[in-house]
Order: sequence, then C-alpha cells, then structure tokens
Amino acid sequence: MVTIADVARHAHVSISTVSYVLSGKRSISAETEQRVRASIRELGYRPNAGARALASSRTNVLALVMPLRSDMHVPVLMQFVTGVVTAARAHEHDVLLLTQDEGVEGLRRVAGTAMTDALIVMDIEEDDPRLEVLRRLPQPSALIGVPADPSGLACVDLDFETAGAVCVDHLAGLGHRRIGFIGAPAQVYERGTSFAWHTLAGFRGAAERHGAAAASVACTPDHTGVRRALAELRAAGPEPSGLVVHNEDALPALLDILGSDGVRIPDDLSVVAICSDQQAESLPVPITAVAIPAEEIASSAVRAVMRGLGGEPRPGVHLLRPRLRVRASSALPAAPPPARGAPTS
Amino acid sequence: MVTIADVARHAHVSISTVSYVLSGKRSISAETEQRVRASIRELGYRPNAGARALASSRTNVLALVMPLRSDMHVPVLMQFVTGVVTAARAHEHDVLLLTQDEGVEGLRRVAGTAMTDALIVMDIEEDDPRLEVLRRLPQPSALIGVPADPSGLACVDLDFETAGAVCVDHLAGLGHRRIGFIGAPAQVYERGTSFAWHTLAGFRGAAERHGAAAASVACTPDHTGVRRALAELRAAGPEPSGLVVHNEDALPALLDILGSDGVRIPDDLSVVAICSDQQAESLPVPITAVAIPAEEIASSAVRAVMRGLGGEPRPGVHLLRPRLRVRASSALPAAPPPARGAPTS
DNA sequence: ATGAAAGCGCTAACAG
DNA sequence: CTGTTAGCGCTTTCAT
Repeated sequence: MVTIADVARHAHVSISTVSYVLSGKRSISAETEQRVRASIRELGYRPNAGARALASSRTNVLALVMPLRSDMHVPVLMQFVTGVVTAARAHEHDVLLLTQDEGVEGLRRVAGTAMTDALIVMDIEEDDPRLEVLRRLPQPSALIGVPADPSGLACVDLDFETAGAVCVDHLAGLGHRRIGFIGAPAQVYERGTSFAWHTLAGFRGAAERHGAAAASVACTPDHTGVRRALAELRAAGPEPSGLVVHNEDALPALLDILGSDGVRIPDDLSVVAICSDQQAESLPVPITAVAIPAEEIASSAVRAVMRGLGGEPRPGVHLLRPRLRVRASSALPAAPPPARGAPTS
Repeated sequence: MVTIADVARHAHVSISTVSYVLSGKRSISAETEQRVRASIRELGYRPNAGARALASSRTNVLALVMPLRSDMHVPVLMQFVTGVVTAARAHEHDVLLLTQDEGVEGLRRVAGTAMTDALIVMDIEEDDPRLEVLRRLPQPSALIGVPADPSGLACVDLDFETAGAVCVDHLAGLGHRRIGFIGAPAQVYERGTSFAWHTLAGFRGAAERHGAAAASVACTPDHTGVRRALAELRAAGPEPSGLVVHNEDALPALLDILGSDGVRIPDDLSVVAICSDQQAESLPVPITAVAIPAEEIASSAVRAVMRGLGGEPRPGVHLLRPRLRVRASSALPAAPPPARGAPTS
C-alpha cells in the first residue's frame, strides 16, 4: 500500500508538503507541486480514508436514511436516493445508506461512531421520534419531508399543500364544481405521513375557496381498492366531474377501471394527479399532473447539510414550488354549470 | 467525545482490556467485563470508526454499486438495495452506495482509499469493463448478475436461462405449440445485459426441445411499444396461443391492450411472466410467473463477500433455482392440437 | 515556502 | 487474565 510517506520520499519533500498539496491549505511553489503530483500519479497514491477521518474529524461521508416500505411510489423514492448520491458526489462526499428500520438507534450509531459528517432522513412522519435525536446530534442533518414541528431542523420538500391546491385551481378554472380526491392508502394517513396530510389540506382549502363540492377517500393501488374508492366517492356526494389523484400507484388501475366502465377522459371526467412525469406520460391518457421534483429536493437537502458543515447551519423549511403540467386528461366539464351573475355574451 | 481511554479510566482497567471486551478476542474475567460494560453504558461510549479502520484495516463497510437507470423493474432494483443493506447489517456492516456512472474509477476510489472491506456490483453486463478491476482488487467482491467470463469472480443471480425454459415448459405442458416471447427494450439486449440474453436463450432452447414454434421480440413498456411488439410477433409467424413476458414494466400495458382488443386471458391467450410476485398479483388477471428472489440474491451476495473477508474467497457462479407460481393467466390452449400418437381415451 | 513532530482513537503484538 | 506500547496514515500546529 502506498502511503503519504512513500510519496514524500519519492518527491523529496516532507510529508506535510504532500498533505498540503492535496488540501491546498497553504501555498506551494509551482515546481514542488508539480513534483509531488507527479509522484502521486506515478505511485498511484490514494489517501487512506480512515486515517484522514481520524486526523481531521471529517469522513466525507453522509448518511442517508431510506424507508424500507415507502409511502411513496418506489421509482420516485429511487430518484431521491440516486439524487442524493449524485449531489453528494458533486460535493466530494460518499453516501452511507441506512434503512428506516434501524430507527433512532441507527442514527445514534452512525453519528456516534463518527462514520458520517451529516445525515439526510427521508419519509418523515408528523411526529417522528428521530427528530429529537437529530436536533441533538453534533452533525448537521436535513429532512426530506416536513414534520409537525420542524423547529431547529432543516427540511426540504415539495410544497404539497400548494400542490393539492394547484390541482383544484386547475380544475376549478376549467369550470369543475364537483371534485373528488383519491389519496394514499388509509395507513399512510394513520401513520401521520406529512406529505399526505398536507396535500389533502391543500385540496380541501382550495375546494372551499372555489366553493366546489369536495369529497376525499383513501385508496389502495389494486383494482379492488380503486373500485371501492370510486364507490365511496359517489356515496359521499354528487358525482364528481373532476378527480385529483394523489396515489401514483393507483393510477393504472384507475384508468383501467374508468376505461372499462365507459368513462371517457377527459370528456366525462377530468383527472389531475400528483405523480412523476414518467407515470403521467406512460398511461393510456397522458395525465395533467404536478410532478415531484425528486432530484431537486435531493440536491437541496445535500446543499443544506453542506451549509451545515460549512458552519452556517440555517435550519428552516424549504418548500419547492409545485408546477402543474397540463396534459390530455383535463378539460372543461361535460355540462358546465350556468354562469351565475356572469355577463351574458 | 468519549474515548476508549475514558472508559478504561472509569472502569479502572487498561485500554486494551476495554478493546478486548468489545472484540471478544481474548478472555476477560466476568467481573472485569461487567465493570467495563457498565462504564461503556454509563459514559455512552462508541468506538470511533475511523480510528478502528486505521488500526485494524477493517472498515465494516461494504460498497454497493447500483445502476442509475436500471434494465430491471425499479421496485425489484430497490429490493436488491434494501436486501443488501439488511443482510449487511446482519453481518455488522454498513453499506456505501455508489452509482454505476462512477464506473471503474468509482471502484478504484472506494477500494483504493480503503473506505470499504468488500464490494457488491449490480447490473453486470456480458463484457463489463469493471470486471478486470474487481479481479485485481485486494478486497473481495460479488456480482449480482453473471458476465460472459465469470472466472475469478463470485457471481449470484437467478438462473434466468432456466427461468425462461421453465416458462416454456409450463406452457408446452399445457399443450401450447405456438409461443411468443416479449422481452426487454432493444437497448437492453444491445448493451449485452446478461440476464436478458440468458432468459432468451432459455426460452429458445426449451421451445426447440418441445418442438414449439417460437418467436421473440424486444419491447418498450409503453402502449405504443407493446402494440408494436404484438404486431411484430404476429408478423413473425403463426398467432401464438401462449406468451412469455420478460418485461415487468410492459405487463400493465400488455394486459390493457389485450383486454381492449377483446383477447381473454387465459381463454384466448395464456400469459406467463418473469416478474415480481407483487406485480403478478396486482394486475387485473393474476399472472403465472417466475419471481425474481431479490432478497435471496442480495443476501447470497453479501454472504459471498463475507466469506471472502473470512479468507475463503470461493469465487464461482451461484444460480438460484427459478420457481414458477401458477396463477390465473395460464391454461390449456383454446383449440388444443390433436394428440399425435397418444393413446386414445 | 517548507519541514518536524505531536497527536487523532484504536488494535494487536508483546510482556507479564 | 491483564497491562504497556508501538504503530495504523494522515492533518495540523509550531518552527524556521
């Protein structure tokens, strides 16, 4: 194994000079630097990570805690993970992957053994037991998701509340007055998953603002679940002319069922979703949707912890603005309600 | 920060005693051990990972190289990743996650800086440039997937060749004599992805053995791609009565299209797939399928590198036996061919 | 602009 | 059964 001492000897300089060439923390004469770099290349030297970590208290590793069974669509989860890895690499960091099931102890372990410089935690629940641990850790951290009390923590997420509202705004703007919401499976809400509740809140608030009749149901992604959800929606009030779907996995079954029931999209029913662009565009009818900007969220979270490592912790909630992309699944309602008090044309 | 010296002082023993209590590498009197453990707990001591790595040349970390854009179904990829993390944790190891795009240099980096004790590489291509690097690395490694020349490497995978054959066997056993194969997108084959070719080879071999007419087509997972694939299949020969699908992502569109074309499954067409159980069971018709045992493969790969760390490198190819699960999508062909030379009943 | 040397916290001989 | 100590390879003062 080639050590820094080998390089120093080979380049006829001291060990510290080699170290400083690598870190750039003090000026080196051009000539010396050339010689050192040549030796490094020639010998194929790579600094030992453990020794570095021990001497500098910096590992250049950040930990990412990933859910085992996700409340979100798995491909989107994957995008978060690869997004974090890619962003971390751009900051000269590697990523240590932990799973949710290690819980609080997992955080304590990697932080306490100094395996990591910082932590990023996904799939945050409203009242997550890990929050208190993160607040007390010496390492900076960032959450992907926003808990009930984000004080003292850096959080990044899509603004799901606005996302829910934007979907309603779009439908209401087209003239829809009866709007249904098809959400995640019931357990997701029971668990207090933050983004699910925020979306629902945004949906309800916007529906109220627009004076639209709104009903919402939970939904499992299989055919049976979707049928049940649609039935519940009908039972809850007047037949909706527009649907907001916050359940990416249920979309294929939903379109399948509507199709075989003879419901045409968007002629008979408009559908707006919160889902990946990929999903929105691979379905039989391209779906008007707010996408989840996973890469952006991931890189923003990495930036947050990097700032923390740089000494400017700046906790706070950073919400990304939702962007609705209009596709073929939304249009004017079949029988637009008479314009009340509108100027006659 | 609490160090081993603090613990030693607190327990009135030497540093080495604390170290040995933790490692169990020499016998300690029960009384001393109790005292040391009590001090560890009381002080909340956690050994510093960097110091450990430096002194012992063991990081207790293994690197996992994950594809960025996978040839496989993303949820299955995810299962591999979580499977590796879970198995690694069971062996007291953490997982450093790298992405494919770091290529050969990524392997050299984590291995050369001694960040990791071992490596697991996914999504291996027939002639992967990383293989030569892995063979030369001092750290043990395991591949998930089997390249053209696996010599000197530990490889784990489902036996895709047999999987392809098993699907044909099942259909042929039911009496099907015209069998189509719907595969992955064309680029997957062009790229030389090993499991795709192996499956196809198994399919072809078995069809030949059974004397069945067989045609195969590549397929993208969208509706257009599936329609095109079906058309190609028809153009290639007689209308198949059975289909083997090795493209999990295309299954929903396939069933959708067949459904709207009035093709009933399994009455008019039997469908057998190689896909996750989850997918097989969430479609409108439960699909007879060979599942990819991702967790098993992952834990087998972890076991392989752990053996390597234990000094018994044992390279070689370990193929898991495919298991076909019969569901509703396969049945006797509509018009069974007359039994030639079979005893009349 | 460069060098010498004191640690960083731990493991594992070596010595009883 | 336990203690002493020499490194592991690097970063970072402190000197010059």
